[in-house]
Amino acid sequence: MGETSKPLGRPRSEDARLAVLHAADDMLVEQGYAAMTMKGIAERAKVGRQTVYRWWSSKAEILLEASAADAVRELTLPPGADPEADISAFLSALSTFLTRSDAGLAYRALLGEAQHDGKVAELVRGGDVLGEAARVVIRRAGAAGAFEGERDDALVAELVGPLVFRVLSGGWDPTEGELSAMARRFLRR
Amino acid sequence: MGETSKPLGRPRSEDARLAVLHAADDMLVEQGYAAMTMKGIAERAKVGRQTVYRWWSSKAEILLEASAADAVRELTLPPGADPEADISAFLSALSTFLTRSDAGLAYRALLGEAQHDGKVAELVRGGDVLGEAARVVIRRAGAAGAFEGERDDALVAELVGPLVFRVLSGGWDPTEGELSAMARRFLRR
Amino acid sequence: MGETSKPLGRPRSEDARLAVLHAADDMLVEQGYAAMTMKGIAERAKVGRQTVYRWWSSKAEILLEASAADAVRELTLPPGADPEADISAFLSALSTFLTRSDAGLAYRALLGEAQHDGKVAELVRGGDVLGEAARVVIRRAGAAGAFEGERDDALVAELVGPLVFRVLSGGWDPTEGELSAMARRFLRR
Amino acid sequence: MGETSKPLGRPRSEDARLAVLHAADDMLVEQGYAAMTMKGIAERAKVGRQTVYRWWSSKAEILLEASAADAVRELTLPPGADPEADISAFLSALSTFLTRSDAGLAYRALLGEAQHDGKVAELVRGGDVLGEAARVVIRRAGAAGAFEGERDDALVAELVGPLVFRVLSGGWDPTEGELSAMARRFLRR
DNA sequence: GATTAATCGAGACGGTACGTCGCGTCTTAGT
DNA sequence: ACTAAGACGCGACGTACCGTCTCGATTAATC
Repeated sequence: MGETSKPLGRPRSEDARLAVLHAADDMLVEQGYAAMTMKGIAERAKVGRQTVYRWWSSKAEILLEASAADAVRELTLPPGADPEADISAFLSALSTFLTRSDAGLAYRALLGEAQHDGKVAELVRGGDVLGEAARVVIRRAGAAGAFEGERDDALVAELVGPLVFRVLSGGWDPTEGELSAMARRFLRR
Repeated sequence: MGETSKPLGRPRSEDARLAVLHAADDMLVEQGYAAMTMKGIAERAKVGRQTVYRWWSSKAEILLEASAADAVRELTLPPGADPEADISAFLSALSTFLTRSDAGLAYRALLGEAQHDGKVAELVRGGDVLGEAARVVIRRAGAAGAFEGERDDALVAELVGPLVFRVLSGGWDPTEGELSAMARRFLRR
Repeated sequence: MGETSKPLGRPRSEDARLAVLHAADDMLVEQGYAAMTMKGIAERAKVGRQTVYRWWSSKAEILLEASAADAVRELTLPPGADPEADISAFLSALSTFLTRSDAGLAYRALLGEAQHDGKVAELVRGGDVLGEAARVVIRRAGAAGAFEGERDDALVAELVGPLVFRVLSGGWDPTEGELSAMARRFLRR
Repeated sequence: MGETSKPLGRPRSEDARLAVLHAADDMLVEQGYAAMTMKGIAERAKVGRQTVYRWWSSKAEILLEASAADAVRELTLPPGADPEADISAFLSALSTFLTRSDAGLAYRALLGEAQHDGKVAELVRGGDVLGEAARVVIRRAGAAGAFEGERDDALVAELVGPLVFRVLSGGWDPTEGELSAMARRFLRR
């Protein structure tokens, strides 16, 4: 019935796939986004170049696949004691993610690349990890009663926009005090 | 004594300088940041490559010099009738800047590049056109009495962060209604 | 005892063999030797690549098998009225073979490749179609009395060398007059 | 008046030109024609790849430039005592050239490549070193009275064709006796 | 006016990544 | 055992841009 017949020929190598993802991740951390080339990834992963191009069309795609799962994990938190603690913990996790985590480094690199590459922009818009995570926290706070008439996207932007903007534009690394001030301000609306 | 003696040799050509800046601006708009190469800029400006490298060390520097003045002009507004109108007008100008202006395109490209290039990050931090413009507007509103104990940077981020985040991460183009809602929310704190 | 037991498993596909030979021949004529790749042959013959590699180790081998029979046929002539006519007819056939026939194109390509590939050189030395054909004609003329003390190879070279050299080194296409002059010179020795 | 103005920009580097020619020559001798790649030549010559492509469009062109002068030198002989000695010495030089000299290796590789590459065929036809050398010897013998009504090309082919054919098609290495027999046969016509 | 010195356009230089192509091998399922 | 299909590691292809380096020609200020 709905069965999909198996594709012909040699099946894709899972080993090669993982080797590429890990190589990309490592190179981003060790050498940075600009020095991370398709050729370099292939060589470090001990994989043919064609194998990389067969499955990914750019280093951005590789990076997204390599880091999306990590990003989700790092930004998914257990509910906090009260809304303020919950929001504050999320902002703290977000700050750590953006300034210290490997996946966050990938996120910033991708968001950066998206500003001058339409294809990357679509990729970023598609896998909106940061927005998804923020929505979860906002809903948890909203269940307590707030934010009746507001649109999700606007709330997400209110919550993460200030923090993200400061990190992106200045390499800012916020203190706990600043984060809880942000959380309080977000809830008092 | 304190006078700087005129340098020897042939003086720098203003024609060449302007030709390079215009070529960079045009190429950014027509072909995008990635396709805008040092070689291409030199050729389009009908200028030797060494001449470009002599005065700028990267395409980011050229772009900054080419667009900073425009950016300041586009984000400098006459005072509005009341604080809400003033803030709202600023957000509108900022939105137009980011989504439609050439200088805004350059700003986004530079902010993007800054995420994976430390030198560009410093350039962007140095010439903080967006922050400067926001501070002016915030001070105008603050003169009326608000924001006593808060740090400038935090206020700037509260004001522009949500808008910038939405534009950067999704190509969002806000409506007037959304902008004035943003302005009201910013003032009610 | 002396009987060879039938090999196990699926027998070799004659369809596949012929498809490969025809594909190679066609590609040589249509696209030339350089553009005739193992991959291309397999695809045009609608045959797996492994099937090609299983039975032939290089495109030279395929070409030899594809053209050797044709070459022999084109260079085997009925005896002429007299030695001069016989030799002249052979030279004419050889000229046509080298400059116009598909098999001759293959012969030239193989002889060319043999100059910088030892394996092809052995193949060419082994299946010496051109020498075999020349020897037949020389023996027919020799039966009438000439060439007592001379070695075969030397005579073959005297007969075909001048013609082959001119074709190989300049794409020369001889006239009937030139060919019969050659034949006369060969016999007068 | 007839003066040609000097070209603009940095002039071509003679060092780079010679490094490429020597690298090509060495690689041909050490590794053979097939293993001699444009990439390999550039690397061995310690020269950028673009520099090779800027001045030569194929390895055949490089090889021709690298070996043509040597070929002429090796095939240019002082007049012999009598026509037979002269011709015989030439055939001996030709044989050594084809079977043992580096330039001869290049000649055979080029003649081979010419059979399946039209562009190389033109190059070979253009710089007809072998024919030129043969013509000199033939004229010297002809001055003594022979070959009145015959065309140059035909005589060249009669002289060198048999030898070249045997070397090309079988890797033949002739003895002195065979060479002087060839010389005698050529003169008796 | 001649000299000096830094600029200018032009373009070759040694490098290196690009994305593609063919190599010969391998691993599937199917005949 | 053989078939077609197609992924695999490998490495050369020819191109583009990098940033540097020579060229001859200009353009002022200094001698």
